[in-house]
Amino acid sequence: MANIIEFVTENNTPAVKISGVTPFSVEKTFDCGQCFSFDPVSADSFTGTAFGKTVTFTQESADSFTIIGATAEDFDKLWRDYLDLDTDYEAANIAIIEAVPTKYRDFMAQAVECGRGIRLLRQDKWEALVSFIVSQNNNIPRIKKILRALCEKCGVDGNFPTPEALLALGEEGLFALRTGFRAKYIYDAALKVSSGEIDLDETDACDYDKAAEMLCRIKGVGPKVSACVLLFGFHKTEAFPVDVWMRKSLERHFPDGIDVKAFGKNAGLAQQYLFYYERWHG
DNA sequence: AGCCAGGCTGCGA
DNA sequence: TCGCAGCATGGC
Repeated sequence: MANIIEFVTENNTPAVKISGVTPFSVEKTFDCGQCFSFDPVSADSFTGTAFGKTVTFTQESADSFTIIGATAEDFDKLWRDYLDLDTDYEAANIAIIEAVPTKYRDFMAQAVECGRGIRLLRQDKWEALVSFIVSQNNNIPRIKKILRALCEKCGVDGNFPTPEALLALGEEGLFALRTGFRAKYIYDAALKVSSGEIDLDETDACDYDKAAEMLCRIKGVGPKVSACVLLFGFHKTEAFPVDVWMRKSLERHFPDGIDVKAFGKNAGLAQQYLFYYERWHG
């Protein structure tokens, strides 16, 4: 399992070094489109914020990385879970390859190898909901820009804005932040969540289909957005979001189609491998 | 300059 | 039920 060493950097910043977790890739995990709150600062190094804590992840070697800005306590309470370090990805990778028909195994193995090291982050539910509402018919650089603008406008203490804070902006305030036609969607999400009409913890307790149905009551949330929110914010790993890139991937590499349900709880990870392969190496 | 982006809504057939 | 125009904006 993970070996943890806490230390302090030269400028008095706490840091934690983790080794023995494989496969783990900082670069792939934060550049695979599941999370919009981290940016590259150098090779193999990403800075950003999750749950109000700002840190820098740096890959040290194939089986070690550091979290600059984190204490050992933060690691145990937050980052271990956020980075999904206690899941056996080697076993999942084998299962993913075996889940596809024989004729597609060579390609699936190639996609798994390409994305090897991606971790499915356990992000904040509300932040994931807003993030993927913003993502629709949009590109990643602009999605990041809009989310940054929301945080700067009404996030407190490095935290993502609460439903109440976004509600207070109003549709006009949200539109003013260049969210475009999504302003009314973000507003409706804020309204339904802050009023309790939709309780995200209650949603989490439901099975996948029921949870998706609940999220789709929000304006601007459909099959793709709900799948991303359930995968990245609720860690319902049977989710298999299909966007324009995935559509391309599926028709190019699986001309006879595949049964997504055959992946079971590994569907979300399989999807990430295919998306990563198609988007950056297709 | 134009096409496109981790899509969805609302409309018409 | 299915197909599809329209949507705001800006990255490339």
